[in-house]
Amino acid sequence: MEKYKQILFERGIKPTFQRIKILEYLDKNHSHPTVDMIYAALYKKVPTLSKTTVYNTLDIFRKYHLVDVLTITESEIRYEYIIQPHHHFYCRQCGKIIDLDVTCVYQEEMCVEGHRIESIHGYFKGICSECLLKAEHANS
Amino acid sequence: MEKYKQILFERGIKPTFQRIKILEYLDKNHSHPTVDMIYAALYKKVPTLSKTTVYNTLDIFRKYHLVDVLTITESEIRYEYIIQPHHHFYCRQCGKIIDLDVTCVYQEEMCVEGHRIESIHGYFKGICSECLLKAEHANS
DNA sequence: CTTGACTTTGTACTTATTTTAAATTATATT
DNA sequence: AATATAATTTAAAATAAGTACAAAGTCAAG
Repeated sequence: MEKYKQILFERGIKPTFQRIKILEYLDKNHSHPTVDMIYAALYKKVPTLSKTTVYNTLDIFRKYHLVDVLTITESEIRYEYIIQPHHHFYCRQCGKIIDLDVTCVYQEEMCVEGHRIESIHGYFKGICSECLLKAEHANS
Repeated sequence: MEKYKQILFERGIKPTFQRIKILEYLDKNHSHPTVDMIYAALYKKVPTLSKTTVYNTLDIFRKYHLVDVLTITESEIRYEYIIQPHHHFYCRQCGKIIDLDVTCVYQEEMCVEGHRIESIHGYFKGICSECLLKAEHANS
């Protein structure tokens, strides 16, 4: 708790109980959760929590570059605690989103074709290694 | 019209009037339109058109790899006629989505970190060259 | 023609997100 | 400590995007 209180305080975000809890959740769960996932998980411990608060808090966190928004899927918006820039892999079999340790050539550049780059999102889709292995076993 | 009828026929999609019109629109407007944009534009010429038809048609086109879905923005789903793989730039100033002529190192590879790649989407965000120029002029 | 499969249409429904306003909590002032 | 002020949280209502489904329309094959 103290750790997250500190992080919020340093960024100039008033460290309320709800905000601390949401930040803690994001730090401890690198599952790229949706608003609902965060809400459902925290509601158990904080039954007064409102979904609006989750929306508001994530908006604030985003404004202060504490979280990033992933639109890798068409139907969901997912959030992640920013640690360092990386790309993502979405497995259409199991639905998991996996952090990739690849960086783009343009990650260090400021520009592409005259446009000023402020952020880059690389979304890879396909079948993850785990699901590939399972399929292999099934065929032998 | 004949051109699009042909394209649909070749892919095994029954070339109905609505489908031809939607495909024609996508080919002639590389603006990465939303469902609403497509609907609004075509409604003028085809007043009986239903929005459900636009959704259905785009789903079919996607299944047959005629169109690709962009989730570069959080609030909108945008569609584009597939010509060749490329990445996209979103300008937060003017809202335009610009095709980039850059290809990823992994574009030719089949794999990243053991996962099988089926598609790659590279989303760059920032300020486009046009808006940068405008801002420069304003400051001089 | 008539049949049957497919397509289109419009309405109703579901669900995610935003808005709004009241209630609560925290902070500052006297 | 009491009161005023501001910020935050909450719940409910409004909005909007997308989906499901049944009815009507289209069209080619027999």
